[in-house]
Amino acid sequence: MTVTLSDVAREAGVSLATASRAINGSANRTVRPELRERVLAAAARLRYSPDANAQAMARGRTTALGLIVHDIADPYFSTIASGVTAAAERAGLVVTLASTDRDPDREMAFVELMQRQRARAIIVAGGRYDDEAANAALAEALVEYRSRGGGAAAVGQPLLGVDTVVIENRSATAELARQLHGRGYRRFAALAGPAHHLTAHERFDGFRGSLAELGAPVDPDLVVPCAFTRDGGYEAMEQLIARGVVGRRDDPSTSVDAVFAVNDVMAVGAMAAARAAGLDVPADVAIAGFDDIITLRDITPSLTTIRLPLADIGAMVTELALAPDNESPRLVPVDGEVILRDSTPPRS
Amino acid sequence: MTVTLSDVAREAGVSLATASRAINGSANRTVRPELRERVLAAAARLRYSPDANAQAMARGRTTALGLIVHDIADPYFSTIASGVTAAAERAGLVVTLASTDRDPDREMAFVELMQRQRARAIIVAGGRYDDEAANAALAEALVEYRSRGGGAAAVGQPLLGVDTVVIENRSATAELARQLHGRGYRRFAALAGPAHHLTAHERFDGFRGSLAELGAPVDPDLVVPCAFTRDGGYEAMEQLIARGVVGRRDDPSTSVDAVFAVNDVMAVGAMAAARAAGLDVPADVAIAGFDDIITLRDITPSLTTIRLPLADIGAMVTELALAPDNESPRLVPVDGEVILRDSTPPRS
DNA sequence: TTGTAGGCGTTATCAT
DNA sequence: ATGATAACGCCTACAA
Repeated sequence: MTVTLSDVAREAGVSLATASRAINGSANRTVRPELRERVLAAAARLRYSPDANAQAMARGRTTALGLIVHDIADPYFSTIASGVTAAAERAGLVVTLASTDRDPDREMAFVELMQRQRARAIIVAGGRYDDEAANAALAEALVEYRSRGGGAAAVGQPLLGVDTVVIENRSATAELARQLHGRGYRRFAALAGPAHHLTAHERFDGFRGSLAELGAPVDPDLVVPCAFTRDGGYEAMEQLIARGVVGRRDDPSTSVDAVFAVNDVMAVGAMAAARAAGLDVPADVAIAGFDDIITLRDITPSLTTIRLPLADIGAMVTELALAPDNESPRLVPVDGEVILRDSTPPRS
Repeated sequence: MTVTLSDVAREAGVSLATASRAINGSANRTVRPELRERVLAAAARLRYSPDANAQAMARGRTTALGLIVHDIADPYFSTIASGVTAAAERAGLVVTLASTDRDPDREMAFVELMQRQRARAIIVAGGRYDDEAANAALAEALVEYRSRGGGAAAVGQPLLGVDTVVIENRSATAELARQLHGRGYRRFAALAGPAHHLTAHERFDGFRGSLAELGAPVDPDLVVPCAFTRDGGYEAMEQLIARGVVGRRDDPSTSVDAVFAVNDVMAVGAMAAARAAGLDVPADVAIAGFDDIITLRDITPSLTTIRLPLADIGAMVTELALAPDNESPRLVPVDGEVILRDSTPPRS
């Protein structure tokens, strides 16, 4: 049914070997132009399409690159993914995508799957949870994978024992805190995200540490754990408002002048909650986020946040994953850039 | 170096065939439990990992599903992609992703690539351009692919000759127009998107048609072509404002009371332009979009738009692509749902 | 139930 | 420069 290289060879009146050489122009390209033409013509005539699987088997290497993200619908990950696909295309590789919804079992299963596919490398994108067992298991799976010749790299925290593009959450939020302090804010509340979410934790931690140094420590009572989502931010903010710590600026019982949410969508949720409560942002309360989600750049008031070069990060992690094997995991730090906007105006 | 099934067989003291049957539990699972155990144990001991490429070759079928999107970083496509990956996982398939940036050549190249990989099916997501040649070429490539046993499906316009989840842009915007008319709007302008962008065209066309029927035809002068992006919306709106057709409500020269942008990010850009010009939305001008981008649901004023079940669409198109071959391309229409919000309040 | 052997489509090592 | 011919790792009639 399907036309094989043998068919092409026969049609061109040459041997299988010659046909192979003519078509892929292998290492020692030793095939007379004339024959070469004949083979190519035959291939075209027969609409020959090389079987990548057969090639992979014969060559002993594939052209696949595995990419694991928590949720491809999340703009954070889809932007990284776009960087990865671009870099992969440049490298002549094909990206196999898995959206695991943060399920450790599915992550493991996908690594296993990529191992079977003999993929060239695996990229794990996205912050980890504070789950020793799960991280260790995944790390081990990656060690195994690498021991069999695959490449591996991650973006987020350097917890997997592989080359990692490390997102410098702490220093970024520390700088954000300094700049907000510089704009006159002193009494902060934080929408801190889920308890075991390391990225959330790091972001808040940098923020808190910096403020402590500046002599404006965050009151632990004003740190609200919540989901890493828009609704999480909304509910956490509602709670602060219900407790009366966030309210009208002229209300003496109000004790918070700025709220830091560990990501943009939470910040937006918080804004919505504030508005729903009849508060004005930033007049009554300032709000800052993290990520600088593109589609959110036009919200009103414009949101102070931290920008990460996500597409570049995708390209970088691809380079790492594809780089020749090396000893100690390389760590490539990436800084966020503080973007001050209208949601945190200088406070007078 | 790598351990093969033969190694496992030897280790277990059985034949290659038995090892194969024990491990993949093939069709007629005829292997004594005892032996089966021994093989599995040996496999585990040796850390055997089946070679998917070899299996694919021997079995004559792969487990790959190709997905082509215009831009994976775009929430529209990443949400569809999440639906596809979920459905593919259920079907035991692996998704190979290509983000082609609307480049016909890259689309063709990817189809070709998937052909070589002997992928089970190809999904083409995203509206087409009004480019006969490019569409015809892609359609032909897909015909070729299908003639070789692959499945194919698309989402958007039914122009590729394959099963398609057809986005009913026209009827959705027609309904939007009716509802806006019902809210009292009469003088519309439209940010129509790029000239040859079929999705943009359909959306505007449904809108215009409906208004014509209602006796409130859109003045051609108030239809502004522009890029399908936030900046496109911004600039087009700037232009309307500069021309004086959009302005303060109490300004008698203002002739537009509502602006329809063919997608949400353009609508947001338009809002930004209006604000930059000192106008109030919706007091001075109402604005509506299309897509109901999740991250935009909290903008102020909340945006009237049309919601598409993108993740479901991803799942549906996967079903289509995987369905047993059939004759005439099946077309599955999907309607958008009009969501009226604050950006287009009842006009008094 | 288990084993033997041929085949899947290429590549690559040898001679020639 | 070209052509046989082993691999590559697995599946699956077919035979035993």
